[in-house]
Amino acid sequence: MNHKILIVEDERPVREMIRFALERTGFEIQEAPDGHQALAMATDNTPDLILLDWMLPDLSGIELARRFRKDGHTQDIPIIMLTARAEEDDKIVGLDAGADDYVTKPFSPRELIARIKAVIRRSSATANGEPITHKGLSLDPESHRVLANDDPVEIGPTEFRLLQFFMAHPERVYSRGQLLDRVWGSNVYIEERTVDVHIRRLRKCLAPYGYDSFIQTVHSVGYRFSSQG
Amino acid sequence: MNHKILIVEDERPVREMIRFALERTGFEIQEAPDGHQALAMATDNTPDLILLDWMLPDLSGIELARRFRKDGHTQDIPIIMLTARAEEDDKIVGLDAGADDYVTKPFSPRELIARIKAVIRRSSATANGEPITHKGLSLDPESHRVLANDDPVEIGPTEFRLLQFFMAHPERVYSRGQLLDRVWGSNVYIEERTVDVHIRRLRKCLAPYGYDSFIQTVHSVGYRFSSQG
DNA sequence: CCGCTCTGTCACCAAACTGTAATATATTTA
DNA sequence: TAAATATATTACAGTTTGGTGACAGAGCGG
Repeated sequence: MNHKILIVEDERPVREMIRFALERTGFEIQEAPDGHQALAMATDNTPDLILLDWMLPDLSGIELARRFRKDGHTQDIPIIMLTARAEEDDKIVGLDAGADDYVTKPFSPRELIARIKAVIRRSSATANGEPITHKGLSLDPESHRVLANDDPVEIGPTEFRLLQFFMAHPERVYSRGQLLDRVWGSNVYIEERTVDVHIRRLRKCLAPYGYDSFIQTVHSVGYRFSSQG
Repeated sequence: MNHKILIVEDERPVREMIRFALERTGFEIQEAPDGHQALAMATDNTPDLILLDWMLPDLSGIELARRFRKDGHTQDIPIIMLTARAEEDDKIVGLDAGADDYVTKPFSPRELIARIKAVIRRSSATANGEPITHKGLSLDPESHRVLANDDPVEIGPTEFRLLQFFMAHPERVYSRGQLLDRVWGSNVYIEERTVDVHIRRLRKCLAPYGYDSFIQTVHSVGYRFSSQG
């Protein structure tokens, strides 16, 4: 175990509280009081996860998240946003900026730790090339294959990557722009509507097995993979 | 049993931790803190498996893996890469260099041991000259022969080696570059498309028995041996 | 030296994949 | 309900990728 977590939070008491809770759980902690120090620390000594406050003195948490996502070094580090506001809109913006989860203050240490563990589990699983399975639908990066109840699914390269991304980040909405960044790569110029077409193609591959219902549209926001109806 | 494992890792505590875990499981351990000692040890007292850290003081893990693959003595020793980075890209480069598996730090001893056993199981079959069989198709390294439901299959030398590699590593995609490294040997400069031609020849040999369907194309990725449809 | 097999390349064709635009449907909003 | 927005679906043309047969050189054994 022993994962490194970077806490980016300007209020010292909150920071210390979190540090205390996390160190007790066996995490290794780095702290940064503002965005610039956070950027420096993250590139210097790569953490396994970043806890990011929404409101910072210099950069906003969103802006900072965007920067982490742009840099190759920090691109794949999972980010959890901390925020006082509980509004849906903010949540959407936050997720759009590339956060993996979102915790609203005040939160219990127990909840925070649970979410951290969940996010780390997800991200380290994908990195290891482990097959990801959700309710009978499974994707194996190693053999580059998708199985629906053990039947091989015919699927093209882009659809494969799309599904892989979705299955690694289930139950989360992604905007089209977000998907283009994460699945296609961040410096491509592609029409956002193109995502729709690939979603369509992905659904078509999964439809014979009924798994197309896992790829869900969230109107005016984007798409989500969910194994819950 | 009692396999010899060479640990190549510069940080002493990590090395000792691994040694402790593996010796408890009944493996015999050799340690090397850097690339050059590793090369010397491996040629001196051939191990059955190499655990290779990604970051080493002198050579990079990738470079070292390449060298092992080049040397006739160490060419067929399975390699497991250890790495702190969780990025997909790194994984691809690592496998390209000829690693058989890939474990990201931090890992549990249990996981490491499981992977070691899996890799050894796969490779010791071929090393022992045991025939490998998949659903009626069997390859015997000893007699240098391929049997399809007990009928001898006409097959050329390169196609034999290709099939041998595939059958020893089933259900896993390999890029053309990886196949060139692992089947042809890593210091040849050969056109990647040449692999296609040999795949074609291999399929042609197997076609009369219907086994050509085991050699599968994964579009824009490479090829895979699979006994599943 | 000749005929044989094996190899790596190439050129050409077929198939698969991709992004876009046009059209049809659905959803929201005024 | 109609207009305005957003998404679904289809068709298509360009591009990339894979399949295949032919061929020339290398190596070998007779």
